[in-house]
Formats: sequence, C-alpha cells, structure tokens
Amino acid sequence: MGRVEDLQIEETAGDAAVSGRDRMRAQIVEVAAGLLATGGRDAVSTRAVAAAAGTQAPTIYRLFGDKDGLLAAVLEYGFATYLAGKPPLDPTADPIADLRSGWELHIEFGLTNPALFLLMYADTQPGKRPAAAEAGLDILRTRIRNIAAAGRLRVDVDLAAEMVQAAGSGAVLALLAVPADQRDPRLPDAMFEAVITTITMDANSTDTSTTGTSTTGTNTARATRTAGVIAAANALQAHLPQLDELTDGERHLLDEWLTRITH
Amino acid sequence: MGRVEDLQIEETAGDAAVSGRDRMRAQIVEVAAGLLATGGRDAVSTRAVAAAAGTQAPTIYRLFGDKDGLLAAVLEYGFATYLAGKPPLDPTADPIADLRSGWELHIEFGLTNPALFLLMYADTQPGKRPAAAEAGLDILRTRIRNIAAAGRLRVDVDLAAEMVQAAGSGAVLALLAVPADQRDPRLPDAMFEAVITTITMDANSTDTSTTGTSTTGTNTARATRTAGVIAAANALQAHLPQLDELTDGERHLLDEWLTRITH
DNA sequence: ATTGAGAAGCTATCACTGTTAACACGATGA
DNA sequence: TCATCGTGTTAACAGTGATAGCTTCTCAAT
Repeated sequence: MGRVEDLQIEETAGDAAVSGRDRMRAQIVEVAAGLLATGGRDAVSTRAVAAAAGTQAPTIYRLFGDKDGLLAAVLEYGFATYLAGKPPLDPTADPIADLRSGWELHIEFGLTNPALFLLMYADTQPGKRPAAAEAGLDILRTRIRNIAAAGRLRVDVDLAAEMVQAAGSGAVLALLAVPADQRDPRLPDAMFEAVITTITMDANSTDTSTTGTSTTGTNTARATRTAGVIAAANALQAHLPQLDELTDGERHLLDEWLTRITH
Repeated sequence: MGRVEDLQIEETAGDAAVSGRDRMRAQIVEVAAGLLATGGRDAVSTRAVAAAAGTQAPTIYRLFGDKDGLLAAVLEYGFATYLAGKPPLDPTADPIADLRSGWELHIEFGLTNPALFLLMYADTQPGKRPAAAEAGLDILRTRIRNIAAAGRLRVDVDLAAEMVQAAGSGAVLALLAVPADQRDPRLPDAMFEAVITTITMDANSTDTSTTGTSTTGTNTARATRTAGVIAAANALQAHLPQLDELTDGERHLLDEWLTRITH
C-alpha cells in the first residue's frame, strides 16, 4: 500500500476544499494526456491512469462517467493547451493569410499530437463529432467568414470550412501513415493551395500584393511560368519505360533528373 | 508472441489439407468482416469471430498470428471484394475522367464501409500503412500517370497521388463524422475539383498538347503514346535554358538525349 | 460539540478481452 | 508400423472496462 498521496494532499491543503475535486480531475487528465502522448491509445487504461495519478480506477468513473468521458476530457484539454501555447488570434490584415495561419495551426497540432489528432478526427463512430473537433472547425469558420466579408469567398462558409478541415485532416493522416523520414513536406502547402484557390477569388485581376509574406502570389506566378516544363517532364517520366532510344543507364539517370525537375 | 510464421511453407503439402485450411481461413475472414460491418470494430473479438465461424479462438492465432493479422486480412478481403464488384478498370478516353472515377470509387467505398475505411486510413499507428491503402494509392497513381503521360500534370505523380488520397480520406472522414442526414453532399465533388484544378492544367494551355489522342487509326494507342513522348521531349527541349535544377553538363547531355528521342 | 449526510477512498469482484500452454485426436509420410 | 505434424479443444493467464459495497473523511446543520 502506498502512502505517497499524502504529499499531494498537503499540497492542496491551502486551497479550498471544493478545488480538491477539480485538482484530482485535472491531475487525472494531465496524466492521461501524458500516457496518451507517450504510449498511444492503448497505454491509456483506467488502472494505469489511476495509478499514475495516485488514485484508484473507480475515481475515474466518478469524475468522468466512463472511459470515453475521460478521453473526451483529455482531448479537450490537449487541444485547449495547444491553442493556449500559440498566438491567441491574429488581428487581421489579409484574411487569406489568417486562414493559412489557422491551417498551419491544425497541421502542426496533428503532427505533434498524433494520438490526440486521431482521437479528434478519426476515432469517432459515425455520426458523432467530439467537441474539440467542433471547436477547431469554428476557428476555421471564423477566419473563412472574414474572407467572405472581404467579398472573396466563392462558396458558402460552411462548405468552405468543411473543405479546409477535410483537406487538413486528410493531409495529416496521409503524413502520419508514413514514416517520418518518408513524408513529403510539400503536401500540406499543396493541399492548402488547392483548397484556397477553389474557395476564393483573387482580390483584383492584377497582382497588387506587395508583402513578401504571402507566398501565394509568387508561387502561382512561378508555377504558371514553369508549369509547361514540369508537365513536359512529368509526361516524359511517365513514358520513360518506352524510351527505346536510351540505354538503361541513360534512362536511370534521366529519371533522376526528371524527378529533380518535377519535385 | 506469435510463433506461427510458416504459413506459406505448406503451400505444396496436400490438396485436401490446404483447401481445408484455406476454407477455414476464408470463413473466418468473412465472418469477421460481417461482424465488423454490423457491429463496428469492437464487435470483432477473437471469441466472437471464432464462435461465429464454428471454431475456437486459438484457430485464429494459428491462421493469422494475432488479431492485427486478422484485421489486416479482413481489410484486404473487404477492399478486394469491393473492387471486384466494380468495373475492373476503364480503358481510357479522358485521363482526368478516369481519375475521377477512381476518386468516386474511393469515396463510395468509404461511405459504404466506414469500419473498413477507418481501418484503412485512420487506424494505423504512425509509420505503417496497411497494404490495402497502398493498393488504393496505386490505383490512383496509375490513373495519375496517365494524366502525366498526356502532358497535363502540373506536379509530380507521387505528390499528386498523395493529394488525391488525402483529399478523399479527409472528405470521407468529414462526412462520416456527422449524422448521415446532415452531410453536405457537395463536399466530395468540391474537394475533387479543388485538387484536380491544382494538379492539372487545361489541355490547350500547354505547348505539349497531345490533341492527337483523338486521332483515328489502328495503332492509335501506341502511335499516340509515342507522339506524346515526342511532344514532351520537344517541350522540355524548348524550356531547356530554364532548367536551373540541372548543371550545365547535365543540360548538355539531356539536350543530346532529347534530340535523339525527337529525331 | 455532536451529529448526520454526502463525498471520497479503497477493496473485491464481474464479465470480457487478447493470447498462450497443454493435451487429445486424426491423418500423413517414411 | 510408427513418428510427426496439423488441427480441435480445454483451460488458463494477465489485463481491461466497469460496479458494488464497504470504510473513511469532511463539513454544514443542529
């Protein structure tokens, strides 16, 4: 029998008694979040969490109802904690840049908290979406509404938000499904570019953007300039096995060059 | 600890014995697939599967190693079964239309088999992708390669395939996370539109236009393919001075090869 | 100050899970 | 004929989520 919990009790002795329950609740959530982050979902068992928090399994059920309640609390806590560690919200200069920052927030959250991210978007039984996912969607919806307010949104806000969220979760899932050293770092940017050009329209027909922060304009300009080159390289690469005019060695070398061009 | 890795050794043992084993294996997989479809992931327990298949739990471990092996077999079976019930593959008229049909195949698979879909794309522990997911990606990659062969692909094949897959899984996940009557039916089409306009270019916006694909003739397929090769080589040669990715020597050598191809 | 009520701790337990060991049966191949 | 190996079957082990029921403690009301 461990008498270790005396320390915690004395720690909270100065606080009000009502905070004892909240303290224990918070500690359980934090411990569970730690177990989830280090050991994945299977590491979060009621007994393991209770032991690490210095209590017993029934306490979890008294405070959270059941294990799903605990996981929901962990998800909410983890998401809120992550958001709290980030710039709370941008004022606003360019609404599309603001959306991009929200996008990057989501991507980074997924890549740094895979277990939480899976809980958030991929663990749900059909029909129910966790509150944290709804909160994330609200963040996107708010920023998209600013784009709409600027008169640059092509589709309705709800569809645009779902598209951004779907693109983000899909990109993160695709990245997570592959070893870290084999991930294509261009995927998130490419996905955002695809969605943003579909749901928005240019401010003017002429590119008046002077700030270098927006990579959209420069990338698009460069992309259209070299699109023909890349398309030609892709086409040649697709036909590579049929290039009887080249030797095996030449084909191999050409493949490397074309990959260098297209990537 | 599974000590059963001799699955492929007794392939040549006997006919009756092998068929008996395979029969049992197939029945277990089918039963497990049924349980997964009706009751979700939690309904697939070794005892439940064994009982429904008329055997005992240890049989599963002899045939599949462990439960993950069983689930992998179920996923493979479910995906293959779904594909078998669909038009096997299109010949080719418009490569983009072909990609769209592959896209719709994936979306429909996810919506009609949520549990399998989650197993495929959302259940993976970081770093490992199930074989069925790789197979699905290959379907997309093949069709995208046809777009590249037509000289209309803006980005490299791998990135394009990952984008399409990410957009598809993200869209399905977003749809599944919401009650069926609240789903926005425009989401999949909108996502495809976003991706396809980003990764491809219009047929007439490139100097490698392969309008010859519609030319008539007996050897149309092969003839147009070589025509596409030559067009791509010509386009690449025209843009040779802009290929900053290559050194002077490489550019010179590439020039010789392209000349050899086009002549 | 006593008391009563309710919250919390704690043990034991249930039904179930994945997984494995151990034994019995049957056919197969030498 | 015999030894072997695949298979069927039972039993068991270690954990899991979840509850019941007991004990202890706190604290406001009397």
